[in-house]
Amino acid sequence: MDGNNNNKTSREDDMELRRGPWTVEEDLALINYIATHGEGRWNSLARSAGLKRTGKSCRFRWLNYLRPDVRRGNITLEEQLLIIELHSCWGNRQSLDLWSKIAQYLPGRTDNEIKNCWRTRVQKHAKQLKCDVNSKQFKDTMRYLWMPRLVERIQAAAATAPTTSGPTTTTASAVVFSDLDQSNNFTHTSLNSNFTPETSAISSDDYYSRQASSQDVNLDYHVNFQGENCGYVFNNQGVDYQGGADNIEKNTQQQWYAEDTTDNLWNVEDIYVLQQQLNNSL
DNA sequence: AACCGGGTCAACCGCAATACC
DNA sequence: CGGTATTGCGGTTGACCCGGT
Repeated sequence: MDGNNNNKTSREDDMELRRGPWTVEEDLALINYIATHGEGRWNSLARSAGLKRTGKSCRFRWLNYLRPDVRRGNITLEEQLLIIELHSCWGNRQSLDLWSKIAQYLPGRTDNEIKNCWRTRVQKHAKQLKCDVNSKQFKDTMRYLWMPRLVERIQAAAATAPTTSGPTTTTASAVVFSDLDQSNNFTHTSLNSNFTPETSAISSDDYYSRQASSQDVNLDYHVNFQGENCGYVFNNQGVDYQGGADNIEKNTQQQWYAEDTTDNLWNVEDIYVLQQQLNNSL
């Protein structure tokens, strides 16, 4: 994978740089160096830590994987809903920092993770529906069909979830309360998180236990978008959806949330009906 | 058991903005 | 003020995994 690197900068010429997946040793070296010296100045940090990596690579590895407050594990339905909502608000404008901006509202999630989620899951549905992900039709489909369904799934999951859900190793509590002005800008936002970052040097044992934890996270969101026809209040007890779209047929599907996946929001019949609707509207 | 195709996600790349000298 | 280094972003790639055949 590494080796013939013809694009090396002059700064990188004196050292054979590693590429590809990080090893445990590299991770530990980076973690321990940052614990001692702090982050920033990534190129010099990489050299000082003895890592044969670019500064960019070190920065990416730290911010997206090793940072103590990075959450691992599947994107939850609540998070998916929030991503879709925020993307529907911001995705149509020339926002240079769309993903990082959305990431600010999902504590512990990185822009890269959210971007991946969007591309793999949301764009997949656009493909299924044979419409452009930026089209009004698809956006309407998301808003009036997908999001209410997500809300129902969250409700269903909350209703069937056991009262005690196993050990919780990480606790996140976020409150997002936002109003949209006429330019779709958030006019009021508050966000907090009670992650407790670790900054001390760690051993390899700590390293592995850290990788194994951080799955079971409780989120508590309050999202209220005024001026548009949607609003949510959801937490780990359940969800209230206050959608304004009267044409949503919320009660016609009994099966779509029965599967314990986050993706299969509609079946073959759904897709056929949606395609018909989209074609008729063109 | 082997192969294949699709999905996922960590990692890299190019570029623009910003900081620094 | 201009050149260089650094940072941070979105887009893209490719390795890996998993289910189906």
